[in-house]
Amino acid sequence: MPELPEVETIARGVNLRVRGDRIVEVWFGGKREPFKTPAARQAKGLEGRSILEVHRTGKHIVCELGAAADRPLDQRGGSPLVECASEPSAQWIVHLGMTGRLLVTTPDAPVAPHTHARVSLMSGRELRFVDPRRFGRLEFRELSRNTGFLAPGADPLSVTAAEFARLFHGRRLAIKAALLNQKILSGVGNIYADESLFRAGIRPRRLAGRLSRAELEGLRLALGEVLRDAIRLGGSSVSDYVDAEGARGFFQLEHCVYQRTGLPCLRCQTPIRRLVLAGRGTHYCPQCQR
DNA sequence: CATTTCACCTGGTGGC
DNA sequence: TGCCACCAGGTGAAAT
Repeated sequence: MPELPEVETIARGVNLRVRGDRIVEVWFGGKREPFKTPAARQAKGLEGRSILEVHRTGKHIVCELGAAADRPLDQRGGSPLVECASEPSAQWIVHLGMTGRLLVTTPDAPVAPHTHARVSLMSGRELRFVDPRRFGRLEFRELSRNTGFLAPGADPLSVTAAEFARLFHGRRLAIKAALLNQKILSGVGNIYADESLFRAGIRPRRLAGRLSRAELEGLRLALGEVLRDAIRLGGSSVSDYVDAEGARGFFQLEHCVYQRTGLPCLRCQTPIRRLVLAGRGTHYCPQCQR
């Protein structure tokens, strides 16, 4: 479901509402566990910890966690503000899969179907993970035993022209498939792959390694623009995406090709075509994209 | 090794 | 109304 702009919107919203708060209790439900870390170990690790900051890397939401309240941290007499400046000692990593939501609610808000995690906070708020298709994943990691989590690929918002060109050099797969590969770039999914290729005027089936330097640079700039525009509009709500408060995004109104099969291209009126590439529905304008 | 296909899940939609 | 096929924002394991 959510790609970079949606995950960024959710992470910002959650950060605004829970930063500096403390986890009191954690509940995990559901038959099979959509968890990378077993639920019991995850709950034990989370309970009592402060939330220092929530941010995004790739399509992952990372909650930076401080020490648990009953540990010797208090001996330093640290106020919450001091604590926020301290180093994180653990992380809670949320991947939303296709249909995952991370919501900040009040404890008495109706519990949606497919709610797999409820995290109650000292402020009285609650953080909820809801995911009908259960493709999402929750992971807890101690930073004493692991390094901080970093998405495997380059960040599409800050990648340089030289690095972008190097990432696709010599690759014999379709450029659309390459854009979707999270080990190359982290954060691009089906919507923004199609939309950026349209804006760059490149056909999705072109081989990545055959694109000219100029085409690659055009694609890098188009991708950055699309992602930034989408973040500005709170992401794309195609069916059920909502932010941390349950509000929909508006970038779906700006889509030029995604899910517009048969409709006239907004630039040249040619009907938009659909094909399946890398197992994903792929939309493009046969006239504008070469 | 690089690339492609498919299984993993539930729910919504549109055709008959 | 019911049934069925198909579609969906993602990802890693298995196959090629």
